[in-house]
Amino acid sequence: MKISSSTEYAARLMAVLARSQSEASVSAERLSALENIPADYVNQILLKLKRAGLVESRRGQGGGYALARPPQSVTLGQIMRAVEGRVFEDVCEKYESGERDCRHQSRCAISPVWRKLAALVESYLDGVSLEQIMEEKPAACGAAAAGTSGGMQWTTRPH
Amino acid sequence: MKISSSTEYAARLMAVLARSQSEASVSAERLSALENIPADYVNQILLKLKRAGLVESRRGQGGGYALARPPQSVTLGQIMRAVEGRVFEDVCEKYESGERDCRHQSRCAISPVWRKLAALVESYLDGVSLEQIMEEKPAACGAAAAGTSGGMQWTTRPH
DNA sequence: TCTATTCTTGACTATTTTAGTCAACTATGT
DNA sequence: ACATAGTTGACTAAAATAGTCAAGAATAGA
Repeated sequence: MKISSSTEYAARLMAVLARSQSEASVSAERLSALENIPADYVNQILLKLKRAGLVESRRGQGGGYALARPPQSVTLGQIMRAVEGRVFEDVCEKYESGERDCRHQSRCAISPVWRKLAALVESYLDGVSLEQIMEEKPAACGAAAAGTSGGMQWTTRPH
Repeated sequence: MKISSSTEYAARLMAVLARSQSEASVSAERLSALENIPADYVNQILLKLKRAGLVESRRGQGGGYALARPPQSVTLGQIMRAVEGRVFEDVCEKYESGERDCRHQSRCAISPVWRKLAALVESYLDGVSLEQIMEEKPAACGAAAAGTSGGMQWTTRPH
């Protein structure tokens, strides 16, 4: 279980755009340089964010991307859905679609657990807004920062 | 984000063993038939569970696998760690290991969020025991069961 | 002891997903 | 018109996952 690089990248790109609201727009190339993400990949991700209505774009000279909505109304859950389609894929989905035979003795006794987990993850990510990320003191990337940081005080908002 | 089939399978195999405590042991072949999982794959998974000390095995005729510990002291978190190595892989791990350049403007402002999420997931899975799964009314596999089920009443135990 | 049973080991292959690339095109400002 | 910059979809490469295989070692029962 992990966060995909698309989601990680999307979150970082959105964070940059949130911090760049004073500027009219930021070009994909500039975002690529700032976040050290392959330019073509940046374009691909931004396009998905645009189609999901999370960012706006302007072509031509001086064009680029900008947040479509205020940072407090954009959540990580929305960002993740924009680039991956869903936050958490239920295991049983593949069985439902007839791909496999779902008959087994423990008849999905565990599936409620996965569903609860999925709900937990979704509600957490839907509770973290871009604004909260902006306010966060950027922690140094590394295990050392995990314990000492003053962050992580966000709570989950049920939906 | 999803649950891998190894973890799903491992959980189901453990559930069967938990329900079969009256029997001395259950063979891999029988487990394979009961849960409709490829026999060789079952062996592979059980071996990991054994190495993690979650199950015991006996060879020869009448041999097979059995729970090494009582169901209430085995959690989904332990099962997942046994087959996958870890529950949640932090995104920044790969950066830490020098694989990539970690310098970017938003200097892991989001990483505390991923860490919090990982902690949430781990503490949830470490709070669900095999015994709880046994008690769960097996829900029919499918979206229909998601809303109506009487399950999902488990709470997270902090660790 | 011989044999069938069943776990053990590690390497191998196939499939799927993820990550990243590319080329051709369209819109816009100067 | 021309340079800048987003748009589109197809393509490839790499990695992770899922599943297979074959040869071996322990054990129970005949």
